[in-house]
Amino acid sequence: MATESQKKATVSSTVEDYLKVVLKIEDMKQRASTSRVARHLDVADATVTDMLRKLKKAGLLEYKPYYGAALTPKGRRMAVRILRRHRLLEMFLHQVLGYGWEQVHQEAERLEHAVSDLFISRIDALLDFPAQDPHGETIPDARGFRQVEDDLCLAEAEPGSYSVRKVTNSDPEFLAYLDKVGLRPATRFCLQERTPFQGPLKLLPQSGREPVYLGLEASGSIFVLPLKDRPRAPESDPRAPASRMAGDHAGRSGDEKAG
Amino acid sequence: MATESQKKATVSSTVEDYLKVVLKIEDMKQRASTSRVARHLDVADATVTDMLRKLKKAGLLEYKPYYGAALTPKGRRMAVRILRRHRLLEMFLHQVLGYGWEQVHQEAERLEHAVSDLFISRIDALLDFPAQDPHGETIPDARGFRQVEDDLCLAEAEPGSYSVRKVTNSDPEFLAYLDKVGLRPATRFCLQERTPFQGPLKLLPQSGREPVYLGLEASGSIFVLPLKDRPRAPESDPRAPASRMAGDHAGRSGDEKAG
DNA sequence: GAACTTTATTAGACTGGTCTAAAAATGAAG
DNA sequence: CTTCATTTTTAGACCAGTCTAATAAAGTTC
Ligand SMILES: [Mn+2]
Ligand SMILES: [Mn+2]
Ligand SMILES: [Mn+2]
Ligand SMILES: [Mn+2]
Repeated sequence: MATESQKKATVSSTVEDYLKVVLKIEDMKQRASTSRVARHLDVADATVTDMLRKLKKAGLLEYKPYYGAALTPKGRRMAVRILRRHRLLEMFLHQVLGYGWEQVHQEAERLEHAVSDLFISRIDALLDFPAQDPHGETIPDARGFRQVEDDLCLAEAEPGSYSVRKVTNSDPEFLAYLDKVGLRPATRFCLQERTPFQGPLKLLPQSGREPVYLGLEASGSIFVLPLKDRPRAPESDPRAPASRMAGDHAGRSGDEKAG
Repeated sequence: MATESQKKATVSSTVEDYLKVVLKIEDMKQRASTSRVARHLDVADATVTDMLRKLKKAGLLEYKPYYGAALTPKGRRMAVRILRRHRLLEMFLHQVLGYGWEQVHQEAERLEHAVSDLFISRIDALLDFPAQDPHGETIPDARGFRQVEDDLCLAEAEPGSYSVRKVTNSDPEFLAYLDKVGLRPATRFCLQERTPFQGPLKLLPQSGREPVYLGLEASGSIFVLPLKDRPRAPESDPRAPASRMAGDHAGRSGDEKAG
């Protein structure tokens, strides 16, 4: 066993979705507990317990009973791969097939498991290697590197000028609404005021239309980029303005114990 | 139960593949026997017996033990739908993503189950409603109608001038070979002679290169269109030159008993 | 039509993914 | 530290899809 050739290790689409959910939870700096994973996947807790044990046995994550799971480098690699596929597919559906940004997620959720690597590399090239998906989320590159930006959540933003960076919510209704009021990624707006006692936010989208009132709940899934006050070039999307490489490509060994 | 609204009747990708295989066998005017279906799907005979019973119960096919299966109108409708998806996807992969004609089948075999109706209608429009797939097979239209042409199999053709109409073989090696010697759909060639005692066929592709010798086995998957001898416009593909509508859209009732 | 071959069905088992209901561990509060 | 509520695991079941081995029906040959 000298050159330990990396074997295919094909997993089911179910497993891919579990890994992706654990990654998502970890990205939110939360503990990947049984119930949290179950909620994200809409399955029973007992189902998750079973699956986490299986995934642990497969070396895709650490799992401590009554505590939760954490991806291993191998598991993270797989999860990031699916994330990349998902987001590239969303971009493809949006740009090439003319899907609305509220339609892309559902379709990508299935296709991410079905397309080949060739398909992915072809659409990547066709789209000219996009850095973001239609919701403003960063697309991991082919090697699994992820741009990580310090997100400013609109729910915590002070009054001022912003541009929409990303929207982390895939509810079609909600996205269609944002679209209608003019809050798409890369659009600008003014946060005029935060009404007291957890009240709604008053926004003025760039398009100068009516002011928009947004509940705290909703604003929690909108992430923004503060603008250096004086408004400049209109409409160009904000590629990589404040970001660095993440160290989670998980190269050779695995030193991410529970600790 | 007045207006009996047609319900979704979602089936698994496994079921879709079974239906497609039965359709294919019926199209070849053969009896869809247990073992034949099993061979096409590469599963054990016993597995097919089980499944055919299930599909019968679901109203998708007739099944007589020790005899075989025959699609019901409902089953045929579903099978044709998948066939359409498969072929449209192949065309899309070929035309938009630059896949070779020997690469498209495998990918389409998975995607046909995963894409939405919206995806299909978008690529249909993007491709300008193609009538054939990259192998020259007819693509059923959105209503499930199929162009049926009287096929002339190269294995039974007399010496003369022909153009390649379709190739009913998805072995990548074989297709790559045909490509190399210049035998793609819509290309022309001369069948110079049939060597006796089931010997190979001697062909002269239009490109005027070397003569090609083709075994009977191989020529059995190539279907051709006889040319009215005098060569005309070069290269244009032969859309619907001798065809009529098939009556297998299976409209209202089902009168296709075993008989 | 008896014997043999081929084809098909039955029987029984397994895997992956899921569920519900019951039991156990954990954590919060008194 | 005991009690109660919450979270998690265990136990037992189910369904879809598959397999192998054994049996039975159909077809073929003399
Ligand atoms: Mn998405
Ligand atoms: Mn998915
Ligand atoms: Mn094909
Ligand atoms: Mn298929």
